[in-house]
Amino acid sequence: MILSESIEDYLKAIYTLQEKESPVSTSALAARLQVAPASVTQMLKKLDLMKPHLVRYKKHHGVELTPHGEKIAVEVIRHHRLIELFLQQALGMSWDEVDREAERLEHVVSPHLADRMAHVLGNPQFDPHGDPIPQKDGSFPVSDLMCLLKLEAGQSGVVRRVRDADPELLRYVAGLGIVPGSQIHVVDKGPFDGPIHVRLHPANGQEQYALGQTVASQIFVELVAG
Amino acid sequence: MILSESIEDYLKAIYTLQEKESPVSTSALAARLQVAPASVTQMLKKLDLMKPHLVRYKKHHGVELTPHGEKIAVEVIRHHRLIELFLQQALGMSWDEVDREAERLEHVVSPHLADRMAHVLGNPQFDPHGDPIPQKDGSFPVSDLMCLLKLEAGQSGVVRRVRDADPELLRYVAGLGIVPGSQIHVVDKGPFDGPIHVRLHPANGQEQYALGQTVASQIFVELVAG
DNA sequence: TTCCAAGTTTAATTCAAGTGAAATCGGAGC
DNA sequence: GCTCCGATTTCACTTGAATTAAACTTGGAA
Repeated sequence: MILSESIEDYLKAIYTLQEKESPVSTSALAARLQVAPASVTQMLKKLDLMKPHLVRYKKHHGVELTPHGEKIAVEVIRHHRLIELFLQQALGMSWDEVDREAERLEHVVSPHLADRMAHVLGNPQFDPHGDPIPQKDGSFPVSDLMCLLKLEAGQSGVVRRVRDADPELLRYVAGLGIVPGSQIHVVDKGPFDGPIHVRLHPANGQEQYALGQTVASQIFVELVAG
Repeated sequence: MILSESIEDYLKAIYTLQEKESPVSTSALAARLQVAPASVTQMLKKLDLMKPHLVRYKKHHGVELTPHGEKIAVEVIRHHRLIELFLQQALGMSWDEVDREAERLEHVVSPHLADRMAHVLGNPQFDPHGDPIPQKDGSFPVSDLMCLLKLEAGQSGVVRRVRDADPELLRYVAGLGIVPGSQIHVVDKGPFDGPIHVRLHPANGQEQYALGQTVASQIFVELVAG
């Protein structure tokens, strides 16, 4: 069965939105995919009627993926993240440009090619942004990360994941030296959701940065003593 | 300017057919692209009217690519061949499966990614089938190959190129041990376009094969003494 | 019970590509 | 120059995917 790019994007969007609210509302999808709510309704009706049942859709009550739909969503995500990592590792592309490229490639890469990439990369568990790469059986590697926002003053962590919503933001934090693997120490936290003052470890010249909420919310760390 | 896959396929087809006859006829294109002649006429009119002038089309007199159209065709071909070689070299995919994969990837790979692949491969000149890979400036590496059909009995050559029109054929000749790099000796040639009897060198058990016209016409060699 | 934001329906539109059948062109041969 | 046939173009549609604006329901909070 061959699915259009658009359908794959809908399934992927439903999958990610499901983590926050399930079932997923029409308007949430419309906002995420940048289309009119009417377009979403049309597509959901279509998906619900497809030969292999991809979603469960009840009028006025949102959608959920069926196991089959979820399988496809996870496969697309797997392709996306493998491609990102591959472009970075094997082709030396930079951290912030791989997402755009992967967005187009994910829909045309065959499962076989994806497996070849995974093999060459040594069946990796995380992509360049630290996002978990689903395995071929659909399972996700587990990791116990904490959002930088949640750290208290005095705590330290190793950066494991930086969400890839905005390439600008990626370039900004990378410019500060914050990439997966770097160790961060929270020096201070402003009150009332104020900025978070962090220092990189090992400190290169005692540089200290004040990160806003938006930036800090995209960074996830593994806690370490220190 | 973003061109559809279909347009890129038309330009590529015109480019390759131009080597044989120029201007290229509507029916030749229709046959190559497996569409009705009427569809070709429609598309040619559209291409002739496009903002950047891609083709020169005169009713009832065929098409030719403009320099601009040729540039795009060559770029698509460059992508295709780089992808083929990359899939084989870097990902260990087999000789006969890379073409199908490249056919889809060629349209979504960015020029930058193509350059990265070329770099990693050491700016190669020929793809796995021996087809020349256009350089970034559009120039083709030159090589002085001879079609196996043209060899006389007693002559030898090193296989440099096997056209990739048909994966079945590729698998067949690869099964015989005929791949780029292998040395071939023409033992005998049947009269009246009969089969060509060849032996591989170094001969493994004196195996001798009779190749038909169709097969031999797809194989190109570099002459060697012997 | 009312009311309105969220969601759905309707009736289109747009765009890209393709088709069969009928009309037409142009060059080879008389 | 004329005729004719195959190649080509025109015409009028079809398909298919994706989208929309505007009018309409609906579910559930107050």
